[in-house]
Amino acid sequence: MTITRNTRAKERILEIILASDRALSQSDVFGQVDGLCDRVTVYRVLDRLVSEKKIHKIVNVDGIINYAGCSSCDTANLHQHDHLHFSCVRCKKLSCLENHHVNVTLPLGYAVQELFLTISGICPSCG
Amino acid sequence: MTITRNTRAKERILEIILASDRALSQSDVFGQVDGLCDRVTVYRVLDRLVSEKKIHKIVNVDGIINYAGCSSCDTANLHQHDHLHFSCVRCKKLSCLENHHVNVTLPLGYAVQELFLTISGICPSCG
DNA sequence: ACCTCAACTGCAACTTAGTTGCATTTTGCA
DNA sequence: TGCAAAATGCAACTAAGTTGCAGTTGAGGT
Repeated sequence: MTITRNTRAKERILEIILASDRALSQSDVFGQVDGLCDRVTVYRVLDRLVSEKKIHKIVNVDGIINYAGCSSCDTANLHQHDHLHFSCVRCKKLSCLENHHVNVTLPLGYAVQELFLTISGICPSCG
Repeated sequence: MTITRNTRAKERILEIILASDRALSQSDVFGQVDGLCDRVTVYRVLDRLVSEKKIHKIVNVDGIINYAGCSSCDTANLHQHDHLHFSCVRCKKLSCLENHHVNVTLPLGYAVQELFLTISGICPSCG
C-alpha cells in the first residue's frame, strides 16, 4: 500500500464523478476534464480512486467499465457493493439503485468476493 | 428476421461452446477452431448464435464478453437468463450457476429487460 | 522556506477487442 | 442444377486500455 497524493487532476475527476447522477466511463470523464490532463492520467486516477475506495467500478452490459461515487459506503471499514445497478437501453444512463441489495447464497465451496449486479431495461424517465 | 444457414464454422463453434464447462470468449473460441475460419467469422457466428438463442452472452467482471450454451432454456418460448454467473479470480473460469435464480423487484417505473448477475470470488476447485 | 524523493504526469508507442466494406464463396431451396 | 441471399476472408479501421520512460510536482522532514 503506497502513499497516494492529492493532485489537481485527482480532485477534479473525483468532483466530476460525485457531481454526476449516473456512472461515467473513462471517456465520459475525459470529456469533462477539459484538457486539464492526459487521457492516460484519467485511467490512472480512476484506478487510484477505486483502490482508495472513493469510487467503485461497474461493468456495463456492453462491457464498458463505468465509475460511480461510493455514497452508501464511504466508511472505509464497511465497503460493500451489494447493491443493484440499472442500465437504461434508451437513454444509456447507468445508475446505482443504492437501496436494492441482493443477498445470494451460493452452493458450498464458493467464496464470494464481489457482486456485479446490473439490470437492463427502461428507466422511469424514459418509460 | 433473416434466414440463417448452417455452415461448417457455425456447427464447429456451437460444438466448442456446448462441450465447454465454462463460458468462452471470442479469442478462446478462435483458439479452438484451429484455422477452420477467420477471426471475424467467429465474431459473426457468435452474434448469429446469440440471436438464434442457441447461446447466451455474459459480460465478465473485466468487461470481456463471454458465451455459454443455453442448457436450461433451449425452449425458444421461454428464453430467460435470470441465473447467476460465477467468475473465479484464481482459475479465471466463468461458469453458469443454472439453479441459482434471483428474483428482483425494482421501484415503480422500471421495466426490466435483462439481468446481468455475476459474482466473483473463489470457486470450489480453487478454494 | 526549501530539499528531497517517491508519486504523479505526459507522451508516444503498443496491445487487444471489436467493426466495417467489399469481393468471393457457399448454402439451401426451387 | 441454377440462383439469390447468406456467409466468409481479407484488409483496414476504431476504440479501449496498457506500458515504459523521462520530466514534473506534492508533501513530509529539516
